[in-house]
Amino acid sequence: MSAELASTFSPAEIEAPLYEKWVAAGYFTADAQSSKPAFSLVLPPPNVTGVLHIGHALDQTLQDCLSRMKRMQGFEVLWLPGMDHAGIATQNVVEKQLAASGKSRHDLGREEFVKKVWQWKKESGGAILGQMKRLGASVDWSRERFTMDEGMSKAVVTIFKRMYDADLIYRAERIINWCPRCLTALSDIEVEHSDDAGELVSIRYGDGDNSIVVATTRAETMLGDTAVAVHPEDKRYLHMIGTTVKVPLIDREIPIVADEHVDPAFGTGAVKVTPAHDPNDFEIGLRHKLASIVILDANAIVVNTNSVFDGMDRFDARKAVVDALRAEGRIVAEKRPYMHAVGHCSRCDTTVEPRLSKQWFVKVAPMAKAAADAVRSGEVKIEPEELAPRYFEWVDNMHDWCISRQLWWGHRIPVWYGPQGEVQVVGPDEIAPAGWTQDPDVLDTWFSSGQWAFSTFGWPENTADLNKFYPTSVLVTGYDILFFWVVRMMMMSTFAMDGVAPFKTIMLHGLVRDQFGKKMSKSRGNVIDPIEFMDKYGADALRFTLARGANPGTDQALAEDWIGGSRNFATKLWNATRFAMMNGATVQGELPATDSLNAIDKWILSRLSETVSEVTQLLEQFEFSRACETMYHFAWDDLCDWYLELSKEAFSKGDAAATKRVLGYVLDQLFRLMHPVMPFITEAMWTTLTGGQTLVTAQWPVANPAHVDKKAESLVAELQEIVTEVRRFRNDQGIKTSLKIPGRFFAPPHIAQYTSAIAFVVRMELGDITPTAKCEAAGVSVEFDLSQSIDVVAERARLEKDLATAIKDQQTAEIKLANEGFMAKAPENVVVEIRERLEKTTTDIERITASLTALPQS
RNA sequence: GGACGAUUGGCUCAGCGGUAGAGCACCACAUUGACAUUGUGGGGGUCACUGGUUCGAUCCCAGUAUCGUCCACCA
Repeated sequence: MSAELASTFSPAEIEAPLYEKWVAAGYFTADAQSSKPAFSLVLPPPNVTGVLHIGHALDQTLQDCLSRMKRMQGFEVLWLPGMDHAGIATQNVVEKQLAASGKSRHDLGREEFVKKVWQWKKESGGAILGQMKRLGASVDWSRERFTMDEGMSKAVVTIFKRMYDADLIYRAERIINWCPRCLTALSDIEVEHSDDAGELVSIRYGDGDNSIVVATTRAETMLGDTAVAVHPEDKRYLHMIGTTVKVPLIDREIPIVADEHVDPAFGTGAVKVTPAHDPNDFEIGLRHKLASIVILDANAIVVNTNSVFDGMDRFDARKAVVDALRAEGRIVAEKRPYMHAVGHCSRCDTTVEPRLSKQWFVKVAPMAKAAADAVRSGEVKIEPEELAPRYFEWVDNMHDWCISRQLWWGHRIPVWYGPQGEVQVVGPDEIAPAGWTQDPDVLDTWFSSGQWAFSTFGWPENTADLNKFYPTSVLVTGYDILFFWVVRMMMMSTFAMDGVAPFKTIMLHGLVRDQFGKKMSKSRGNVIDPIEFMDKYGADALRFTLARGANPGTDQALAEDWIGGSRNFATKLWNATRFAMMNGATVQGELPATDSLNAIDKWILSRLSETVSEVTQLLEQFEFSRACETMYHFAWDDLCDWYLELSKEAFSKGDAAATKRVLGYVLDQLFRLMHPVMPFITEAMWTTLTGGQTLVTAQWPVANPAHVDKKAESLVAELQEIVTEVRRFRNDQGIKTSLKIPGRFFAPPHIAQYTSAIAFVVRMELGDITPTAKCEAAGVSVEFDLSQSIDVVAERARLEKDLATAIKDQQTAEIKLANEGFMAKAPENVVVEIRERLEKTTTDIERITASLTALPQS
């Protein structure tokens, strides 16, 4: 044995050099040597705020686990680096910097602002590159094509033109969600609804018989009212339909119209109509050809009303309008607080203002249908499938998608306008006519992000990568991003790639929460910084903790203690491996034929085989949590607690050639199996144990069904029972762990040959003795010669407790067997099992009773 | 208002039509032969509630309650 492991386990010393080695060798990028079918994974966009968000750490963890396993299985794996997309978060960071010095992007101008954002991005490097920098790796992202200024722009322009030509993109004047702080349009999904305490004010329009009461939460918009609507069959108002009524304060005559939209049961059954400032009212306005009067500007300041309210902020105006109405005695009722859903900007939380404006839209119906069909037909599978209804609910009811943003950081809309108002989309290889001007707006970030699944492969060129890796096998991401990103990718991809969906499987994991299951938030102070914990406990510990907590589709709690536990596990593995190697564990030579092995060796091979097939299957099904549990218990319980313990006697005698080889084999296979979830430590241990070049490209273990040996398993179960019983006896008797006590076994032959191994584990000195105490388990009686008399009281108490348990178990079994219905209908194997249980409990009761009577009187 | 999910030991969560599981926490003992980032032993749950199906329900069905998440243009 040439190399050996350090006596203490130090994650930092192992991880940093390995990280650099792997990156240099390209194990984080492409490995296209194999002719096997492609299995590729795509990465989500890095979180460009510069802080590695824990959600993304989970994405990366699970994707890396899968891709490592697949590569070891011989699949071709392409790891695509994070996309440098036009995220609004990036822009926000720079805007915040400006705000700190009292400026806005408008003070800077478009060109300077974009320059500043670029500068920031280059400095921060984004999350993934930042992480690599920290680890000292120099990275050459040869496959990074998806940048703002290069391939991505070409793809964006190309698809815009194709969609425009296919009548899927249009420009229209509509009510859109407008953020008065960001000064841009927002898509529906960028609006977050929350219940706010507002007010519901009932206002009387008109006078005397010719009056009608309307209720509103937005009194200020009455300045732009152009109608009052009632339900066409509402008897209370039938006589008023077609007449006019006067809007208070501004004295405008407006018609009373009948519209199905109005709910007669709500409020007074009459609703004021402000087509320019409410989406419903806009629709009503269209139906009844009403005028749209804009009374709020981009900053949500009241304008053009020729009233005292001009120049007021919308909220101030609301108050002032209500006060003025109250002064005129027109307020019929006021309800405050009135809880109702209000839209907020997802960037800055400002209350969104519905605004009439000219924007670019995607006609989503055909694309959304294709995206839905791909899942309905089974071409794409959503894991876990409980989340599929959410997907359908969304794609089946999607409104047209507003894609223009009045921002500067992003892909500029490739549309140019001529002097006479002509409109032309300028494709990637075209040039706009002289004198024309480009649309000042940029595209929604998800418009470009939606192209991730094909643009990254060089689309629109027909590249080799595109042919090979489209569609990809699995998309791993959090369910929170299903609508933002996944749906857009499904739509854009099916359109661009002739109806072929971008992935075979969409695997959605949950979000990481704090140890009490609460959402992490800065204000709550429960945010976990993965980098900090990687430094403290090692990347393996963090990764294993995340993988272990990842149940499909459900959130996971994460606490520092959990990570510490994983670190302890890594330490345990390290020490066990060190111990194994000190005792000569080896991978040299043929694995001995199972016939020649003792039952303990047979048993660990059997358990290994079962573990390998179980873990492989679980990982294939994205059951990370259960896969990790299985590995954990095999490694810690089976291997460390039992196999190594039961083999110690053989090692101490120096006669354990077969066991050394078996142990070497088991560790070799276990390291391969665990490599995806604990890559660094397994790599270090595996290369030291085997002398192999690197575990990254080693073969994935294959279960050996011939190793499964149920006889050996039940024998070892008996040995475990005996060991546990003796330990318990020692414990109850207060015998020091370090004290070797003389004793002997009375065991059937199949167990007798292992009594020396047991004796070593439980610290017994085997010999011919005069027994003063005994205990029994698994049909074996163990006698001891204790110099001092035993603690009869403790022993009696324990035996009585065991007796009670056995009697209770016996009764349950008897009741079942006496039940005619059970005997008639229960399956055979269940009946046999209960019979066996009855037998066992019966002998247990006899044995324990005998022991009890044999005890001296206390 | 819709959709989905959850309710299992102190905490976070698995599981399953056939005697309730894990990790952490807790109690006791022990520095022993790789490991105190340890070992050994132990305590602790009428599986939210009410009905139903079944020989048998924590598991399947129905209802109730509480909680969570997402979606939603009711003024």
